[in-house]
Parts: sequence; C-alpha cells; structure tokens
Amino acid sequence: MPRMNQSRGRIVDAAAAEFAGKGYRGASMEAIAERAGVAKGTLYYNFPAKADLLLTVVREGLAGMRSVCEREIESGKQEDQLLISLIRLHADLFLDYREIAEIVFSEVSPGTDSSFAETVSSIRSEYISFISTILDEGVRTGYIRGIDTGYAAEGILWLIYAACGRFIRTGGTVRGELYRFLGTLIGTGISGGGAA
Amino acid sequence: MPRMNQSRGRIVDAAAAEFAGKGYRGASMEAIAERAGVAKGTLYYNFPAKADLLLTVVREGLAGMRSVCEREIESGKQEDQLLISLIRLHADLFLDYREIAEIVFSEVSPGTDSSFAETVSSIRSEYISFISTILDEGVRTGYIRGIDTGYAAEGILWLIYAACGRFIRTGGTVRGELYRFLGTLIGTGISGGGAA
DNA sequence: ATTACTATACTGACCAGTCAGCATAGTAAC
DNA sequence: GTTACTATGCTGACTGGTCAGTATAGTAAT
Repeated sequence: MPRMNQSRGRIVDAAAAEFAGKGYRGASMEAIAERAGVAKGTLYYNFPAKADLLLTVVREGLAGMRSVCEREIESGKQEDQLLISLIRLHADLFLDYREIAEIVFSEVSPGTDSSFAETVSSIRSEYISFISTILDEGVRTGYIRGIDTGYAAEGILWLIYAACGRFIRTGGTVRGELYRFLGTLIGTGISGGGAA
Repeated sequence: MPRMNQSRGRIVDAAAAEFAGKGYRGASMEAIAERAGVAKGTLYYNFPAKADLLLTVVREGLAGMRSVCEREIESGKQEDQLLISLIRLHADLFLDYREIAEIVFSEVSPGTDSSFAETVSSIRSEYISFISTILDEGVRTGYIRGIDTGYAAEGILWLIYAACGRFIRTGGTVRGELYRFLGTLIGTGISGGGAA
C-alpha cells in the first residue's frame, strides 16, 4: 500500500484543537487543513463532511479517555478509594485531554439543535453511563450511598470539568490542590461519613 | 413623548431563546427577528450588532438572577442554612431561567476566541465572585470550612447547571429530589460534619 | 496502475450589517 | 382645522463577505 494514510491522525488532532478553540461553527475547514499541514481536499478525502470530523474527534477522544479509565480501575484500587481515584483520574484526564473535554462538555450543549448535536450528546451520555456503572459498584459494596448514580456521574464530571477550567485559567500548577478541593467538595458528601 | 419602544423587550426574549437553542453562531438575526415578530432592521435599530444583543441578554439575565438571589439571602436565612438555601435557590433559578443558564454556562466557553466571549466570561466571573462572597460569609461564621470559596462557587454553579440539565432532559418533575441530590453531593462535603 | 495526496479554482447558500424610505404621532404656525 | 415640519419606530430589499463542499488536473510513493 502506498503512503500509509499519514494525514488522518494529524487532521483529527488539528480538528480537535480548532473545535476546542473556536467551537464547531467557528472552526473552518480551511483552518483545520492549514493546522494539519494538509490541503483542504484531503479533509474531504478522509471525511465526508465537517460533522463527521467532529464526531470522530469526540468518539476517538472519549474512547481514549475510557480506555485509560478502564485500565486504571482494573489495576485494582481499594474499594474505599474508588471515588477519590475516579476523581483524581478525571482531573488528570480533563487537564491532559483539555480540548476533548472542552468540545464534549461545553461546545455542544444538549439543547443545540443540529442533527449531529444529538449524536455528540449520545456519545457523552454513553461515557456518563460508563462512569455511573463504576459508581454502582461502589454502591454495591456499600461504600457509596444515598445518591442517584446517574445524576452523580454527570454532576461530578461537570464539576471536575469546571474546576479544571478554573485551574488552567488561574495558572494553577499543583494538581494536589485541585484533587484536595474536589475530594473535599464531593468525597465526604456521598460516601463514608456522609450524614443524610 | 415618544411611543414606548415595544420591540426591545420582545427582541431580547427572542434572542435569549435563539442563542440558547442554537448557540451564538447558530442563531441568525433573521430568525431572532422572526421570533420577535419584527423586521430584521428593527434589531439594528435597537442594537448596534449581534454581539451587543448577546451581551444584553447575558447582562440582563444575570442581573435578574442576582437580584432574586440578593433579595432571598437578605430575607434572613439562618447561617447553617446558607449553603443549602443557596443551592435550592440556584436550582430554581437555573430551571426558571434555563435559557440564560444555557448561554452563560455552555454556549460561550472561556476558550472561544472572540472579543465578546471575553466580555461574557467576565460577566459570568462577576456573578461567580458574587456567590463566592456569600460563601465567604459562611466561612467567617465557621459554618463552611476547608475550601477555596472561589473554586467552590464556580464548581457548585456548574454542578447545579448540569443537574438541572439532566432534570429537564429526563422529564423530572419533583424538585425536592433535585434539591436532595445536590444537598447530599455538596452539602456535607464542605460544611458541618465534613471530615478532612 | 493504484492509492494517497496537493494545489487551485469554483459554486451556492447563508448571513451580518446597511440604507432609503414609510408610518404614525406630536408640535406649532396660520 | 389645516398645513408644514420633526422625531421616532420600524421595514425589507440589498450588499459584501465567508465558508462548506465540489471539481479537476497533476504529483509521488508503492
């Protein structure tokens, strides 16, 4: 096979950066091509349309986060550390995959009425369900209690997203402080010593 | 005496709806005009540009929320109810002013690079500061402790925004359940019985 | 000779913002 | 009470620019 499809990866990365920075509508295919160091036609050679490019960015981005998450969880944290390690992990993920987080959580809100916005929402929902399943495990072992895990998963992810945004904006450097904040705000509320 | 400008109010309402539904870029001036039952030119008679229209929507929307909030806080809740009443109040505000919440929290993310996005962000920051000042009061009286109130204010607002979104999406009707969820998740984490 | 591209030029739709002018109402001179 | 004028609120066709997507002819690696 000739020149192994080298552009695709660079296009997806460039698209992620542009979408995160300017939003879906604000990002132009021309700018994405330029950032990827590729001709505009190449975008259409690899992806049928702009919307598909966004979908790919979201899909692959969240899939990456999920696989990191699954590996981490499987590698056997103690039950009573489940929530706190989930929080830490996602703080790291949202800092490291900032662009994806920005697109998934802020750019396409559930209300936005475009055909693909629904698709993005459903991909996000799938990820939230994945997290809530992990929380369910905590409920099963009795560590977490008194809370709807679907709501909790969604709320916690948004909270971490917001805190990471502020962390970056204010030029924060010590992640430990971010972890501690999130742990204090969430941790004791739904687990261990929480009072009704 | 001039005939009182009847269009302005309708335009602002229509703009809020369109911006919330389709995002700033997705909303067209034509659609806003149509929704307001007004000619496109009338928009430009009342507002110099699209960006000013958004700014007005955000400014007036948050000012409305803030005045409700100030009145409520002043009307003298007990200190140990400060946090929980703040949470309930904002759940109500975000449900009742859903469109404003959507625009302020989701549409214009801090990353978006337009001159006015900065302005929107600063208006939002002002509101967050306002809330963190209220939290400071709780810290002063010792009810709240162990947390950065700036981070907490921002995080809590995002969390409530997200929970309200899910509440609406899933067709929730009993607000009490929403309050309880938020109270459980946040309340005991940063106040009263919270352990380190 | 097929596959993965580049470069460039083009189209068609959409949209922010403009502008000349219409309509109504108030004012005031005669 | 009619005429002339002014101010305000509003209209909608039009313009200029942007941008997704298309077309096509060519290049180069395999």
